[in-house]
Amino acid sequence: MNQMNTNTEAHLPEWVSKFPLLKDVRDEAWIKTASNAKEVTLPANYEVFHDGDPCENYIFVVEGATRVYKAFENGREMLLYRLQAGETCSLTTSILLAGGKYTANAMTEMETRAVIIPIRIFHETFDKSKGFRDFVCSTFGGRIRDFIMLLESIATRNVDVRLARYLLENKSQDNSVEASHKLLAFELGTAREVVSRHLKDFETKGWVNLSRKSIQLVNPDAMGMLVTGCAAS
Amino acid sequence: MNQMNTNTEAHLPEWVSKFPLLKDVRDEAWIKTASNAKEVTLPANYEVFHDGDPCENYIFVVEGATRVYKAFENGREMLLYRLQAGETCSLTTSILLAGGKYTANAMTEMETRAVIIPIRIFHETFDKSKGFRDFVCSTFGGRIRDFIMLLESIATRNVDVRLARYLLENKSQDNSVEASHKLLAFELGTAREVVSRHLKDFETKGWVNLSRKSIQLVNPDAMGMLVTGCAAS
DNA sequence: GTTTTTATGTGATTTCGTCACTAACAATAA
DNA sequence: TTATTGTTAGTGACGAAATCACATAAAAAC
Repeated sequence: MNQMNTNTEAHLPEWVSKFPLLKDVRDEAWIKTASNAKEVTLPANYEVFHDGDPCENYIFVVEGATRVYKAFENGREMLLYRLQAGETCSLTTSILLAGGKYTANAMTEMETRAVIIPIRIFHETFDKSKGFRDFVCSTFGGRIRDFIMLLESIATRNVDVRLARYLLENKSQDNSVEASHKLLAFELGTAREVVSRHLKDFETKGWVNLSRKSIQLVNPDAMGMLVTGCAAS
Repeated sequence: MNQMNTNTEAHLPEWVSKFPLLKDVRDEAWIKTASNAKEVTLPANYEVFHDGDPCENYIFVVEGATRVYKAFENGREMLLYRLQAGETCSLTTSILLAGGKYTANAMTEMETRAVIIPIRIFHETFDKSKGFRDFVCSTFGGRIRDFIMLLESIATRNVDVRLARYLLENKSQDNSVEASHKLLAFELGTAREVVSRHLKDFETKGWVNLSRKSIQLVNPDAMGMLVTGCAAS
């Protein structure tokens, strides 16, 4: 059909390398779409989309981080998931595949580089390129599992366990977590006061030292016991 | 490519008519898959799949009803969604597209007729038939929205409102709902005692009459006011 | 008719979410 | 430097909900 060499990466832009499942896709439709895709750089705290907006583009996040969250009527916000380098937005995908408007919000947490594909091109490429289609379906399908886990963490409400787990999973090399209580509450889908109280409780138990926007873990083992359910009071 | 007439429904089995988005799909791949698909009839209270099971078939529900729910460690169960005639299972789809095992349970609520397609045939047909692919993606994509709504109903916990809404939406012609408190709790993702107390409260207010496994609505208007937030004490 | 199962009622207790503050700290302007 | 303003954290009070531990009642099975 054409004489172009298909075993070189020269035809694909650099950002594709961030998406392992797409790296080896070499069909014509995908190469064309990828080559023509528009790259945008969004500043930190930029509203990418808002509840009720129509959806106009498929989004590859190349660099940075964006949070996708639902704002409830009562003012609370709940993190649905966080988009990081090498990920795509499931909510966007669902709308492109099934129609409708956005039912949540998205905001960059830092400067974020993304590649966008207009809805029409998305559909064309989805039909023509099996590689792109497999990528979209695979990344999208995995998100249902995440939603069920999120449901579970909300429904079985033991904030102390979830907080301990979060701290252990997000501690830096020096066993500290730099975050405000407000941010932690947002991450865990609970209220700021609840986080404050549990942290105070952890401090009383000698597990952490608290200071402004910083939590120093001094007994991660005890916290691990709480997480795994191995009877730590 | 072939001389077969493509404007007759004679080649498609009857059950396809339950799926509006598939009714007009006439490509060869889909006709072959649909014609060879196996139809099964499951008794009531039959466990269709269980948390941890591998996924072996795509499922069309032709007749009946099946609940898909998550069982948490603490013994509580939460309804994720209910499969009814003309629907397909999103969790199954997600596993077929993205891999993995089931992360929830499914059980028939009544005798249920279903058509199943083995995983290999599913993938073949998904690649070859645009019509089938559009159907799968469209039904699947819509479920994310449902999950977000479910999240919202759990996170903003006003069980009285949700209970009233449920009763209004599910009442029969004679304004009654035949269901146990346990079932209602399951539907609403709350605890049985909470439902009992709210129903008792509704009865005290003169909104309902309670008897075993039956709730007679005597003042649906007041309950509607509660649901819409128009200040009913 | 008795036993067993299922459905419902209720009090006590704990955890959470919300409200209404206060206090501590940081950044900036005057 | 001081004053102002905004952000972060601490805390008591209260209500809603979840859980536990029962008691009671109706239906179903024997």
